[in-house]
Amino acid sequence: MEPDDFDSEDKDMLSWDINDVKLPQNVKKTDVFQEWPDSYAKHIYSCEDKNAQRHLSSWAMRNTNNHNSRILKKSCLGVVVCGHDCSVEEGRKIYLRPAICDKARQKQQRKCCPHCDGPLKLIPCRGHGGFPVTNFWRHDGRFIFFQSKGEHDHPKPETKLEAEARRAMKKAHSAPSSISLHLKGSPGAKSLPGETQSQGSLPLTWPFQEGLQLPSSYSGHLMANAPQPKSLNDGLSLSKSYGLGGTTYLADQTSTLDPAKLYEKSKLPSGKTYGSGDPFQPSASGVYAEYNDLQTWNKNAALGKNSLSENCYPNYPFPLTSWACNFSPSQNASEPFFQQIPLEPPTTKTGCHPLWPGPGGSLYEEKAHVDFNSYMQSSMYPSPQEDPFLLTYGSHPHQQYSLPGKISKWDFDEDVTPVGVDHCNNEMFLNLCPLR
DNA sequence: GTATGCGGGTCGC
DNA sequence: GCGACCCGCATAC
Repeated sequence: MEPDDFDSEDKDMLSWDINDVKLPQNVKKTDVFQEWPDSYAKHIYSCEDKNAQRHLSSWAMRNTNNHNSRILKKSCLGVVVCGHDCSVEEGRKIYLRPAICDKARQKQQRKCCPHCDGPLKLIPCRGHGGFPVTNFWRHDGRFIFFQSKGEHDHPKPETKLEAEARRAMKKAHSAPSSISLHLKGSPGAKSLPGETQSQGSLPLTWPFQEGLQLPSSYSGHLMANAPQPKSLNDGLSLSKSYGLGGTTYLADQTSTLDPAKLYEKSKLPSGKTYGSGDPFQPSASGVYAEYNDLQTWNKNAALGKNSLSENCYPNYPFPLTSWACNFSPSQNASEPFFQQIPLEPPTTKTGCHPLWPGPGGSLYEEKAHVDFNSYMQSSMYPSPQEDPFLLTYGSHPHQQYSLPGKISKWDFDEDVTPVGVDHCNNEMFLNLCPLR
């Protein structure tokens, strides 16, 4: 749609700025919650939107004091990666979610890479003129206005839900007997389509990855037209109904994540379905090819700038299970953690959407911006059976960043201080090993 | 223990 | 003045 196609009222809906004294109130249609807002996006959510109420984002955003009680400001913490840039199978990388709490983050940085025991490094976000991308939230009238400034210049971290899942697994891990019981007895312990090999050899990874596959539950997309869950985890209940192929893989698997709680949550009333016309429906065609040519790794790919291409990666190397398609819209849980070497989307790479200038462009085109990008964020997820670690990784073209080794976009030796390396044990599961 | 929000305060531009 | 950021505190889960 061209800007000219908007009538003056529509333009009003697009030209506001979070700092405006008066924000539009004649909003005809509120946006569907965006889990991964990026690129100077602006959204108007209903004040009823629970995700918006909670100012959620799958990016690791911390509160920033802007001395303005009317506008909540948050800045991106970036992503935690392996200091050794290790890769698991097929170039997948580890992208952890930085702890939001300063204290917890410092603690987190003393941990080691779950895969190679190397040091963990925090890749700071500098997508906004060298500073972290900032998100602004403002409640006004019946709406919640959201504005993002900057383009994330780093991979997507695991989602909040995944991080929570890991914590849950840590607990579970500390009570192995409990886990084994659930593996045997819970519905989620059933063998799932297409997943066989790895689980047998690495039993513990199974529940773990299940946890990671937890739908980015609170993913707004999923919640779009459905009653909002009471909590982030409630979103789990939606994973099932959102599927295209009807697989209950994810929902069922979540049951083993946190034996006690998650299973129950997975059974929360759901039944929410989305109309076929829902633009946020996951795309079954969302597949991508593995890509190892680091030379062609570029910001575009790295940033995974939302483009239509994100929904379609025809050379996806893994057998796509239905779940892989089903939960793409939320970029759910299967996302970060281990991501794959970036792939140049098959279509013209748009650093940002056509109507949208890049960071270097005139920000004030921004005022007429409609964040179509966000509407194209759906992505695909790799098959879990590939590798017990693959859980999350690779999902998204958008996040097919890699830490390109020597030519890494992030110069670890520069200003990203390697965190101390505690001698971590050899447990293969991220923070499954009791983090010290 | 961690996430989140608030607000005082500092610092650099 | 503005924006980024540090810190402490309170609250919730």
